[in-house]
Amino acid sequence: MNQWMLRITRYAERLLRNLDALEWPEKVKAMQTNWIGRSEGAEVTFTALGPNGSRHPLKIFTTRPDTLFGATYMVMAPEHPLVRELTADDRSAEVNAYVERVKSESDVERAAKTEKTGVFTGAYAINPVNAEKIPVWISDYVLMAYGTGAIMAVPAHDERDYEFAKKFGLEIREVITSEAGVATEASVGEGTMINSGEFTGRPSAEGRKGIVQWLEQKELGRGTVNYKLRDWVFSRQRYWGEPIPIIHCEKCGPVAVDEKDLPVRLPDIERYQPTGTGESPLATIHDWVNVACPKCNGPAKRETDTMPQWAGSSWYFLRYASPHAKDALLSEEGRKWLPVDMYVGGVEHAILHLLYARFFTMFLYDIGVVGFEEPFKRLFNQGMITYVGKSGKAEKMSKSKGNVVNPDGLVRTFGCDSLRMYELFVGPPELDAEWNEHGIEGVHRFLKRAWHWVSIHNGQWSKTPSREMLVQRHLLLKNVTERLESFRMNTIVSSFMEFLNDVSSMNQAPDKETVETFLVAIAPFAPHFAEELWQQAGHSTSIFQEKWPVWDEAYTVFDTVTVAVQVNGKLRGTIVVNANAAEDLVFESASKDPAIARYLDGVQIRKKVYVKGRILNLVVG
RNA sequence: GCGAGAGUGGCGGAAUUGGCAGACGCGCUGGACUUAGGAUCCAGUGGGGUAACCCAUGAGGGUUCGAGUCCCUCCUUUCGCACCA
Repeated sequence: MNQWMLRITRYAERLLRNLDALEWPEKVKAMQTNWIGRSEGAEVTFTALGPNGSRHPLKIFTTRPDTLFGATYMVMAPEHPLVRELTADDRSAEVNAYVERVKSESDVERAAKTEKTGVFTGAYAINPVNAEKIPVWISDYVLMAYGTGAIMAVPAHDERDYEFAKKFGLEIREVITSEAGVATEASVGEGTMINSGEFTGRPSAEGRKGIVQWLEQKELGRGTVNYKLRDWVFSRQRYWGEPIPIIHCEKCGPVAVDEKDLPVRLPDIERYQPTGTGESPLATIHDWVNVACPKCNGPAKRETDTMPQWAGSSWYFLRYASPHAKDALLSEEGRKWLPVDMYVGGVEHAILHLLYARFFTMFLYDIGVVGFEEPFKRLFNQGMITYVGKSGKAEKMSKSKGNVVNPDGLVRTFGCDSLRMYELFVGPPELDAEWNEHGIEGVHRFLKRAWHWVSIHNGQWSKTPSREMLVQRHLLLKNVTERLESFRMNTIVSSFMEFLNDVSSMNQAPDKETVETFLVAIAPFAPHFAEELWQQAGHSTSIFQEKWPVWDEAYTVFDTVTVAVQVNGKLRGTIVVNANAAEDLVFESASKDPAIARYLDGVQIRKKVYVKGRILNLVVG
């Protein structure tokens, strides 16, 4: 089956390199790095000898060219195209049987195998560095999809080769020195090269480069970089997906649909189930499939494969910024909003969606459609709410697990503002949390008390608020704003509670601005609550039209501070001093405090450490 | 095996990033108001001790005047990758 693929591997290096500058969770960066799987090494050409004396170049990839002299056999993937040609007649029955067996196994079965298997092909290959003849085996521990699908096996310095060699009695030749040697297991670290011809005596890291140079001079190999990332199969044999805009012409072959005819739309059809023949359901819609070739106008057929679901999700966010642009993907106005400043989503998208979206954006950058390579500057992964279901342990909520909690009851009892704030209050948003509704009453009580506080002062505002009232207002706003920026939602809820505790214990009427600042600040967290009280305060426009208020630092720094006083690192008391007081004054004040003074009696003060406004530590002895 | 997190009261979690551990809330205890309390309000609440004090952030070391925070060695746990040569 012919399928369309996107050459994402072309972007492997950039997709990897750009990760550094992104403000993303390390975990996600690590997952993408791992998925791209860059490894530096060399491609080396061995010469395989066929049964009738034929010679075939057999390329391998290795990250350890410095161990080339330790290669004692080679292994090809069972699917390797040379297997047939290299297999000796007397080995073919066994080889074919092995190939068939591997073919019948699923990837999962193949990966789950614990013990190495393989068969000898009967063929030999010549090691280019020492002209030695070594046996060629096939085994499923070599994957056709990675590197060249064949390896040189260096059992002394590779764990997998070691296991294989032990099992099949193949030679293990040590070529890098190590403390432990290779008697019981492979030694995979660096060392000094031995048994390595002219390279003997060189440190392995350096010899690695030397051997690559040597191979390049002799045209037997070259330094190269390999990636685990593979090209992206972009075809689906389904109805629901964007049709791939290609027309197959008998004469011209595959021809791209003219830009003026884009996008190709799905035809309206009655049956969109899979055909069962492996062909797309679109293939049976003759009116749609049969078209004229854009090049020669001759009879031609549309491509009937469609794009995967990933396609749209790879660029939708660009379109969100300019949904009405007719002639361009992105309007001038839309450009102002992009790239996305903060992208919030589950960690399940760490690799596929986020890698594909980066790839699309990078491509669009290259063809000049967007002005940035990276779509999402910041990424935030929220945690999951888990709950104990049938399995008896906390799991992600899902219908199939039968552990879904319906919020309707809570909304009815406490209101959706309480529920919303409680969900934020449960814990840091990036962590998983086990659902438990015992705490919602606390949030509900807070909202009721806040409602009461605002209501009883409605219209009775103080015209001359006390400084402490203003301090509370500015402190609240500072806390909420800063914690919002750093996504510490649970502590924002605490800030509101602390504010209310403080202002209500003052027994003073607040000023109008303090109340309104409180309402505007809480509006994103308890929208109905805030809007209702806002209207009651006499506003005819929505609270959501308001600007986010600003705070004045003058009210969030204090003239006097409480300084903790330690003696030998142990807290012995606190004193209140002027925030700018010099160390001498603070010490003087501390030594007058009876709770502290008793520890200073009759001892010598060796050292004083004063951290301004925070702590005074006296070292005595 | 490799990689990234997490471990703090009875519970969820704070801690200005090296400076008063336990903010805020739940729960619990006592009290007030009440015919009543699964409402509301007030007070208390890490452990030990009559007390002065002592002990305490998974365990053990270290650095420092000072460590939940930094370093080393472990333990437990969650997630991701896993024959990638």
